Amino acid sequence: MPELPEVETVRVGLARLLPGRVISEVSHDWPKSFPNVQADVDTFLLKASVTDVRRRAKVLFIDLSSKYSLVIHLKMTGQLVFDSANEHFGAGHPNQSLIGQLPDKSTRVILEFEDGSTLFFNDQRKFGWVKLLPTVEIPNIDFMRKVGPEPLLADFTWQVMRDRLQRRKNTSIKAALLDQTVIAGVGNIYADESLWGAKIHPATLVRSVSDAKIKLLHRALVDVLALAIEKGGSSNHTYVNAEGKKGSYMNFANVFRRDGQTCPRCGTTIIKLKVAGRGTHICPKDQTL
DNA sequence: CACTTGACCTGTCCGC
DNA sequence: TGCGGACAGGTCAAGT
Repeated sequence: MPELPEVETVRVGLARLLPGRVISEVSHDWPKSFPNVQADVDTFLLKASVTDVRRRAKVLFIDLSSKYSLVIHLKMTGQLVFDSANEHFGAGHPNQSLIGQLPDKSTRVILEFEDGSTLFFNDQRKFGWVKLLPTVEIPNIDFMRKVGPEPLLADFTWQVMRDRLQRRKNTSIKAALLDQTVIAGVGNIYADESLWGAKIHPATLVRSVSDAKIKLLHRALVDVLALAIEKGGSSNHTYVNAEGKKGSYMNFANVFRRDGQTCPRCGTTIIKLKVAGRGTHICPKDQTL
């Protein structure tokens, strides 16, 4: 599911909700969802309090007073939902959130806090994971050493984007955008949306994309990521924020999952194809090879 | 080395 | 309705 805007939305929510809370109990049902824990739970989780919640690309870090951090990847269907206490609204409550309905059959990890609140890690497809690492080790892990620049930071200029993309000059522009070592946080939705914005066919080889087009793509990508954060992310299926609520960016999407509908720019029917092994949505008039 | 293709899982949707 | 296959926001290990 979650790409940069969704993970950032979860981070903002958790950063407001978690700091200061003390972990009192940890449980997990699916070993791969919490692979490297074992005896470390007692030592580095229990009695530890949350000090900070950070994000890099699509990965979240929950820092603890024990000098360890929970490192979390939501992959396709992961959710982190916080339940403040014993406020069990039930399914029909008008807040339309998951709070009060958890845990359910896709709950993989539960963190309970001393004040009675709970953080649920839900993951229908079991691709996501939670790992426990010493906070100081995080900068040294493979992912952090290899991941590309954050596209919403001021130093991510169009020239930086051009130079990063050149690392994959013989592949399609879409595959390059999806490569986390090229640019951090872009996934299938925002790759399609930004390529539509710049009028670039997703299968275009990186080496044949002009500087002028890269400049347009840079603008489109930054704009679409910022808009998606403003809308609380995209909820196609399972994505919800830390309060269990859906994001509304899909109402503003131009092409993603809109095959059969018309291009907002020119009225041509949007089509779906496969590029870089992924479902890909384009306007066939605006985006040509 | 650069690049592409399965595999990891569960659930849903679509055609027969 | 039932059943098979394709597909779903992401990444790896393995293949070419």
